[in-house]
Amino acid sequence: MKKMSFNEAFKAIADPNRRKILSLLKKGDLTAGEIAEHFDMQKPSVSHHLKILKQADLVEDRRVGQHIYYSLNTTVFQDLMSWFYDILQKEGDKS
Amino acid sequence: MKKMSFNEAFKAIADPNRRKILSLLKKGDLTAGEIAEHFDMQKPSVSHHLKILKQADLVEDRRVGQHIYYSLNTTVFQDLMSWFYDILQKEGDKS
DNA sequence: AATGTAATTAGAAATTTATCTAAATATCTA
DNA sequence: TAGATATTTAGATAAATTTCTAATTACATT
Repeated sequence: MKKMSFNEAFKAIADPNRRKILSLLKKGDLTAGEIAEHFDMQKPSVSHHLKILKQADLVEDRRVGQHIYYSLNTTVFQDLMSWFYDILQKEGDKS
Repeated sequence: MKKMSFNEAFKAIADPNRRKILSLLKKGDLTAGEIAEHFDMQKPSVSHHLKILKQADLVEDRRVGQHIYYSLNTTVFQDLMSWFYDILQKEGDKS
């Protein structure tokens, strides 16, 4: 079931707001609230985007008291990169 | 206007049918009809996907008689890869 | 010029996605 | 336990996306 999130991940990074969230998290873990501060959207909308990133295994969350911290999960990024490598390779056999 | 297609490209590759088209083209140029043969969709739907890939600068087309040949344009893939590199880098300053 | 083949464009229907407000849940603190 | 803060869930709406059929455009052949 690992490859399941492959398509989900591509869908997830298709949204510029979600890519921005990932860029923010690259610099360090943030709470949902801190993430929301960087956007004009309402918090529930940000929460929705975080959920999609989580389902795609691109981020992880952990509760610390009242806060929920989000962090990057880089493992799936590797899979996505592989797809690009395959495309750019001169010869290859991945269909 | 180069960065314009950045977001379009991410949107374009979010669709599994379009990723399949790109994978097919990796092995060599194909006509719209040949591409369509690999799918259950009707031709106009394939044509629609090709248009989106073209607008994202991921493919190029050229007419040869009745046929329109599609080919990969790898330059934008490099840009997309860069985004992944930035995310995976331990330290970086791209916001 | 008439017909056939390749492909796109147009327009409609169904599905998915993004966003909002209101309500609910979880946790902390007094 | 009551109230405050952080976050998510629910439900609605608007916008975007995917796919279809029908019509159109472009080129080739007879």
